[in-house]
Amino acid sequence: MNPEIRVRFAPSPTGLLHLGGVRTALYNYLFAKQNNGTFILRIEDTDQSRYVEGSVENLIQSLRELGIDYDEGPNFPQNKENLNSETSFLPISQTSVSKNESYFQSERLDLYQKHVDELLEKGLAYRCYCTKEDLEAMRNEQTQRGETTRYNGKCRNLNQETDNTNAGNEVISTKVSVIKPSVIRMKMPENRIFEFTDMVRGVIQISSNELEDQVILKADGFPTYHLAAVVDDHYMNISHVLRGEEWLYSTPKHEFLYESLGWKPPVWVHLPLLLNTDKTKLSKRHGDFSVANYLKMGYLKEAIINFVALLGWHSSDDKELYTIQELEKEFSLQRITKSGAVFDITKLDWMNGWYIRNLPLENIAELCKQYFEKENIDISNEVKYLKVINRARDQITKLTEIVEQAKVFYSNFEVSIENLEIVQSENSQKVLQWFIQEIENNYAVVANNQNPYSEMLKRASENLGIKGKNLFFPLRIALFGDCHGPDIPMLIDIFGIDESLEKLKKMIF
RNA sequence: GGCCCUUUCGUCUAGCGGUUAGGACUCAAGAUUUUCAUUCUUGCAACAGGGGUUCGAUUCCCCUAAGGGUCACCA
Repeated sequence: MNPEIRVRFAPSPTGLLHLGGVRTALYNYLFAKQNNGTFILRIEDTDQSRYVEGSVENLIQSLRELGIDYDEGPNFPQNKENLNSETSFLPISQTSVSKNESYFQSERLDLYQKHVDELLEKGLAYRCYCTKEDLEAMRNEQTQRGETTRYNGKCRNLNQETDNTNAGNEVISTKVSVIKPSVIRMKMPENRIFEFTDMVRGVIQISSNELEDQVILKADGFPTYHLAAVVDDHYMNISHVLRGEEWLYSTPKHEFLYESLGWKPPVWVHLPLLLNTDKTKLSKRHGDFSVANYLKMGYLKEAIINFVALLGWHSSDDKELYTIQELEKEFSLQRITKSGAVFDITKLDWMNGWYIRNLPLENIAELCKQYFEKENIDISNEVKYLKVINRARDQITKLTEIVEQAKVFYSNFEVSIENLEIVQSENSQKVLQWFIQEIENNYAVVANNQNPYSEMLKRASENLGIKGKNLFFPLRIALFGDCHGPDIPMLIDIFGIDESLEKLKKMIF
């Protein structure tokens, strides 16, 4: 392990893991892997009101299903009955510097409080007693005056009596025990230009005058993202922060926090945003982009990983098809793109189809089994099943389409009136009769021969003087139900002799 | 609106002063498969605009425009 490289994916449990999150997680994972570093999963559950039941499970499950394994983080509980208790997610790591500490921010409150106290003592943070109503009124005024809405610093120079035993709340009168709610804000310096380097975008300068005195500890005693992320990244020895570009503008706040606490900031890597087709930030409002949903729709993890990796990163050559192992080798921070990438599903579809066609047949066959079981289709004949899948995989872009393509091989099909007319024609009947006889007369030979059917078709053509579609359509309709489909030898091969004979005979009138 | 970021085919992108501006997806045409699908070949299609710098700008600088992000006791 390279202790110099430690990265994290730190989602908040407010919903299902979506493609944007996967991209962030994947880049972190790839960067860690290629440097022999450590990839950490941390759950940023500091907003109780936005917590969504089951989202932690979904996050972990989705990462696992995609093969994005983390080295440290909450362990997925074996006992499903304990799922409602967060504490059942025990840390997965035994080697972590933060060993035995939780990877849930909600369980690290003491740590945040400690550093809030430190900032308070240093005079770099202060209590703010403004109510939500106060703040709203203030913002309304600012908006009316055409100004940027920003905290006006009303409580900044209040006499800061401190009683740190009570989270964000100060006991203002011990006599009457009245607690006036407060939050803690960081005291941003005035007229200072913050300058930091982002690996993707280079040197960024932002004036402190553009930034407000950010709340770092809420009235409920929970930290805000800004404080929690900085504290955790420090204690977890995070070396590189790879996160979405939406965080770029608040990075100076984080830099200031690092400085105030006397810590060294990580290397910043802000990833370009994933965009909807209308170029807005990818969000659930525009459809369900969750991993769970894509998996359910029949997309392969290989395709999802490959596709998402290419949204914001590209190697110097023209290669586009990558296994996750190849990505581990070739990925580089230097080649991350600057501009946001529109998520275009047509390319994902193509890529998914490619993987369906090119992954080992056994893998695809295994993945497809569930769809047949759902339809109660008997696929116990393994040899036939593999042949069917091999044929049907060429036709589909998503696994869910497999049954639709394959069921003709397992159930009786209906023949349209037009097709029936074709089969009933005199020539067609001749063709079918000839084949039935030919196969029956040479049953043993046919059964033992690898693929006698192409040759048989030639002879049929010669003997009957029928060729082209007049020869092939009746056979294909009888075997497959339609003029268009697999070639005849393949069809007979898939069904086997007996079943093929049966189907041919059915069409004799 | 302030600030920050971004800008090459419809989409994802290569390009890091001199290229017929390349690839992939999509679309179209053709070939193969006597059909369908696959596969292969070919084609359509882009440097946001305007100024500089330079012998020479897609590439460097400035301005404009457009798009996005951000401006919460959300992350």
